[in-house]
Amino acid sequence: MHPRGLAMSDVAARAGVSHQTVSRVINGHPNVAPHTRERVERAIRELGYRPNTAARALVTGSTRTFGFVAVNINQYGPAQTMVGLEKAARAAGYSLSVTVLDEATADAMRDAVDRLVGQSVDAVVALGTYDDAAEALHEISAPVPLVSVQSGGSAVEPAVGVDQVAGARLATRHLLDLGHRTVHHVTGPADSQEARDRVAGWRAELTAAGAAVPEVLQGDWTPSSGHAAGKRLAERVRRGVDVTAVFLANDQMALGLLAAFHEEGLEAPRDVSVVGFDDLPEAPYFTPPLTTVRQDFAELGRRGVALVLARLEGRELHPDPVPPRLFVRASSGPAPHGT
Amino acid sequence: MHPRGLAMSDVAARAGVSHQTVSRVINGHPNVAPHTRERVERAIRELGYRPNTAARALVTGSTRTFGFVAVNINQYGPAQTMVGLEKAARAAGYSLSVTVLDEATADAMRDAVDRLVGQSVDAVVALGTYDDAAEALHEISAPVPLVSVQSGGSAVEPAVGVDQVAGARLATRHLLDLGHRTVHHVTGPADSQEARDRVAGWRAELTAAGAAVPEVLQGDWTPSSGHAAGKRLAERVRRGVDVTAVFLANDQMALGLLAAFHEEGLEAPRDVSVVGFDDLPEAPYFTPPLTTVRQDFAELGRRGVALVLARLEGRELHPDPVPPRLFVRASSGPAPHGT
DNA sequence: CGACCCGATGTTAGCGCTAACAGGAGCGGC
DNA sequence: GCCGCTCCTGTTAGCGCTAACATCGGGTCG
Repeated sequence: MHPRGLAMSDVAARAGVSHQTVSRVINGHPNVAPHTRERVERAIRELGYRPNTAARALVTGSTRTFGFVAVNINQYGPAQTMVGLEKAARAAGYSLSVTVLDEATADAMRDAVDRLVGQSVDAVVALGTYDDAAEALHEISAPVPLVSVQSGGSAVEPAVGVDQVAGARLATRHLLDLGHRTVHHVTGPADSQEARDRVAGWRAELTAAGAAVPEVLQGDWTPSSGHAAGKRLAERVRRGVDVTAVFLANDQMALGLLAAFHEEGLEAPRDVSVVGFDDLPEAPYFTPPLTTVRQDFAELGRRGVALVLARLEGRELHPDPVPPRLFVRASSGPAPHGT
Repeated sequence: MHPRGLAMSDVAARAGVSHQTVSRVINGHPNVAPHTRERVERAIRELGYRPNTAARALVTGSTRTFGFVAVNINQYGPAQTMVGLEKAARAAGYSLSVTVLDEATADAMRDAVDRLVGQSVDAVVALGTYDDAAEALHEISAPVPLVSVQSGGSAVEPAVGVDQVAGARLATRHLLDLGHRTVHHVTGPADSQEARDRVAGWRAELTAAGAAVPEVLQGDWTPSSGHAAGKRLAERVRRGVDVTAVFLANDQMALGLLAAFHEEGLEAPRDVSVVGFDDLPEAPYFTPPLTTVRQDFAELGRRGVALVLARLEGRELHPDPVPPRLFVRASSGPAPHGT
């Protein structure tokens, strides 16, 4: 198709040295005379030479590429995680090969990892939020390091994540501090470790405060499920149940819930306080602006890459979970007086 | 680190043939006796052999990888486009190496393409929404095909995109059909071709209908800029200007605008009808549910990959733009009677 | 029945690079 | 003044694979 690009020998010829000297210059080896190095560098520049990665990978056994696998990469969290990883990887001289899972099953995960390994990536980073997929990760014996990101605490393989439990506690405590007697919770899909961790944090905080632990409402991350949960909660309110505060496992569901409340004539924070999780860029513009918990995805990416690099060097590394932060906005306020 | 994996010769030894025969089986060449083929396949399975991509790339000159460059990949559109491309590429036996631009400048674009080319990708797909970046694409003489996606009509290099003009006309016509005398518009960043195409479509439809073309309000895709535009429009309404319908260049800004209207006591569609662009998963749960234009990103990905493959084979191909669709929800309604 | 052909397989030569070793020039020490 | 050391550079041998050519056996055809 194209004239097979330049080779090292072309540069060598131009600089009047052997191709090995060119290789030494490129790889920054010591013991090259400054004068020679300069000549070689000039030849490289003049020719616009670029080393062939395939040849280099063949001999070194490293492609300097990480694979990244995720489900729902179009959602805010996963997308941000990918961006964070890409930046961190780039900074470390690696690139990211991305694969999207069509469904969060063990088979799909195995396939994806397989494909990446087939591409000879140096390591695989998987977003291990879903049980099936995470389980597959444990079984897979890839010939390369396999680390998981955001898979919750109980991971068998090396992992980093944002501290979901702490985040949920932050949200719950905030509502309790406002004087609410208890806090209701809308969770994510049952097979999501992240969702379960948020439930755990919420429950722990309620228990620690001696508050009642209401029944959890099931959601699935979608605004539509939040809407359904909102309808159910509104019904409880109508029946006189003490519902003054809701914490939802993500912002999208919070949006759905706010819409449902609005339809039912309930307003936040007047009637019910609402807190989400993620801090979508849209959250400050919800009606009302949403109080929520933000995760630091850039930091997550950095720690993920640090973990991979450690594994690559055979070092053990047990990174701390990334701490989340609460952003208080108008959707949460003091408990209504009459309660 | 790991025992250097299996090589073709190991399989060959086990199957009792030459490594070349193994190669033939793997690459599906004809002229291999069925019996031999089967024995080789068994050996491959038993050993769990996987061909070394680097070696293959070295000799064939193809890595079977596309590079993808984008700014704002964390936004809905770009993320969806990436997902669409990845699926289509995967279906064609290619993988995607992703790079995120920190800023939409020509330099950043050049760097990114350079890095990808340095990785020996077979082709580069760039999200060419921003002028600077798109301009860089024209100048870059990459040694591989370079196609752009979503870069508007005027592209010099091969490109596919959703028909932004048609989408904007759809939205505008919808509002005119509802009886609005004219439609106001909040645009995206000035250096975005997509944004300008939407302006063009809006203007064309107004002109065709003989409606007045109001001054465009400047936005930058963010909810915050939509909020600001909402404030400005509310002010106009207060001054008695005829503002009964607004079309915004994306849903995020529409959200901001709805929030601002709400603060000002204006409600959609009672006072003003609002239409967005993108159809975020959240859009049906805005208050009120948002009428908007949806782009088919899966189709965009497919056509993008088809375009790349065509270039790779030296074929010319001028794919049609992908048609968008209007989704009518509660945020748009008939013009108020009193006007 | 010998020339020919074709399908199935093996052999050889590189793809462009790095690692390991070889060699040669310069220099200090005794 | 010769040994041995340190730099610098060149030579050689693969990494694992595919393409091109060589080979060989068996069938076809005149």
